[in-house]
Amino acid sequence: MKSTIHDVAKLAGVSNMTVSRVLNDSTHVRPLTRQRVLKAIADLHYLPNPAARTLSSSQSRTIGLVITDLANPFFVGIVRGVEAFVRQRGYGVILSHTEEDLSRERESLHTLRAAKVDGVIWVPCGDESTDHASILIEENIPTVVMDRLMPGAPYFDAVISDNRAAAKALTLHLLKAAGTPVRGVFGNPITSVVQERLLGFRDALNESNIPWNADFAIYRNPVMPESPILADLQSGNCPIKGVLAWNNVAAAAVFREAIAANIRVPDNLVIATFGNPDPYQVTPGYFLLAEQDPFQMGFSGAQQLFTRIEHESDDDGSRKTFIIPVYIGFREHALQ
Amino acid sequence: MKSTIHDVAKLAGVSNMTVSRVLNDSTHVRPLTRQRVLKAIADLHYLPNPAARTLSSSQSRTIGLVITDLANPFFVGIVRGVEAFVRQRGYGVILSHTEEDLSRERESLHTLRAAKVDGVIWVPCGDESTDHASILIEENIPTVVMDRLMPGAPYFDAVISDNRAAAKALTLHLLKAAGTPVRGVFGNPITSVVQERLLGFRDALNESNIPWNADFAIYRNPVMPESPILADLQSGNCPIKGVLAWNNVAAAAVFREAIAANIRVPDNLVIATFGNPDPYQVTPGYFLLAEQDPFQMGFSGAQQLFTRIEHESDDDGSRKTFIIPVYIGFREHALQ
DNA sequence: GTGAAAGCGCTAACAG
DNA sequence: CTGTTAGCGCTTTCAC
Repeated sequence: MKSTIHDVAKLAGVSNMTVSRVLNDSTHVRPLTRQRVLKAIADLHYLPNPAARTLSSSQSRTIGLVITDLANPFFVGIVRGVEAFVRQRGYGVILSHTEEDLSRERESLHTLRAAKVDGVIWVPCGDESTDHASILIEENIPTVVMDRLMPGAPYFDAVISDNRAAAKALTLHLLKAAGTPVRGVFGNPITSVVQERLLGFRDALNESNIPWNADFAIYRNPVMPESPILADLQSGNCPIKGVLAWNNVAAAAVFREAIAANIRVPDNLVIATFGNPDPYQVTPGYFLLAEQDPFQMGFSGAQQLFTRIEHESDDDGSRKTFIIPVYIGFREHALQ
Repeated sequence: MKSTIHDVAKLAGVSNMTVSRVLNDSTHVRPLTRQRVLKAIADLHYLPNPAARTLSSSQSRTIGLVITDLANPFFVGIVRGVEAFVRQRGYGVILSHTEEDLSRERESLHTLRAAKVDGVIWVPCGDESTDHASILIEENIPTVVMDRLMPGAPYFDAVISDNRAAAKALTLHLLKAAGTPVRGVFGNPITSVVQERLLGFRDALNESNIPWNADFAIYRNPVMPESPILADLQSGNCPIKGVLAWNNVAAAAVFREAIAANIRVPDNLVIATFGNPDPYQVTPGYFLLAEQDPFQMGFSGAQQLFTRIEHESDDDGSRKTFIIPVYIGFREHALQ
């Protein structure tokens, strides 16, 4: 029932080490011996004890995935992408949920380090997450930073979207589709995503010869806005024609407000935002969308992580940043 | 940098065992000694090695969470609820994603057993999952079955919705709101959820003196329907007034089709379904909704699991099934 | 209340 | 190609 490597060895008539070699795919085993061992393994329904393996090898065949917000389907998409890649390599995923909280992030990273994860995929909380980089660096744990960049931390590979360029292109589309005035809703600018999208928004207005005005953008820190966004955006008596919402959640809030105010979307108000098609298209919406594919981002990130893990010895210190392209178009279905 | 229990012991001037006792909250340590040990732990930034702990104690301070579909926000809600409870107990969660695949489920369960998880929360793939129960039972791993029941497996605690009663009540509401005819869309009846909701649907028609007809319900196995549901439901020339969709994904599909066909929802077609308010209300929809709260289900399930884990010794073999109430009402926002 | 000794099940490092 | 010897860092068991 609960057999050990020793039981297998005895049954196969070899030593523990030979069994271990078979388990770890070492080629230094005679085919016939390997057969005998494999048969013993099958007969006993033997499964290696991961704790023992980790203790003696300091490797866990496990990676850590640090995510900020599981309630946001965008990040769940990343989780699915990572999981899909990692499982095909026979690795496990330890999921950590920080809820955008820096102290939880610190704790998560320490826990993962203690668990001897072989690598980490990390969506940092924001700029201050840089302080936590050392937790990973000290142990030389291969790491891929995801979606958000931290300032002054070029120690890690990264997978991000080209937020500035995409926000600019999206805003130009918005201007074309909606006319003026357009406004922007942004989150707390503690993440590179918000910062870059804001820059792109300004780039577009600039290129369109619309002089910048601080009123053009508002910032809403909490995920759920506490006061009406559309009203706060409105200044002067010319009704807003278009809104750039920095992410899916903000866009949803604007959409709800518009519906509540009997403003037809997109006829009388165009909402442009970033997101991805909901795989199940749970509910329809009408958005001008810069499509991100979080599943792909997660998958690519995991892929890059594994090339690091598998070639850890020949690490020359260089790091790559992968910029995932963004497709812009009208979408008649749900965003996510 | 990487200190062990021995380093702590040396620094505190005690033996390994005393440190271990402090770590495990044993009361058999003199307060003063405890102080010294705690200081040494802090000074060294000592973190216990989980692999060593697991190896020597056969306990991992970790639970397994087996989920069928991460792309469905309903199950993500469960994950969030479980995670929230478990982390406050200082435990970790190993997430397994089966994608409704029985062989992946088998594999997941074996992996969790090998990892010495202290408990499992399990959304089974369906009726045939009963075959996998032994994997957990053999090792006496406390387990809570979630959302779906397996036939002939009363070995586990369970957290489910009262699907039959809720489906009946929901259908009665639907009949009142929409009039006749109403139809039902169901999934593959390999899960208790589908079976029970179908029974509830029939109960309601029965009680309303509408003689049952096999055409009243159709079954769509894949998550995304391959052919138009509404067209397949339509029989005769009286247009359908209401649809009971067995879950959120099916409801979304029906909703999309209605919009595409210029059928106004809910004015000309009422869609009744099960779901829960999207925490971020990403996009609005108009449904007659039997509200489930997956976060609460996950949270409650974890709670029950921990009472088992903590009182494993005095297990009298009895098992509890928790039936989570369902609230029925019109919802003007997104379902999930 | 504290310590010494003996593993938990595996792999690293060396022999042969 | 295969085996032997030592641990990995903790907890268990039993002393005192």
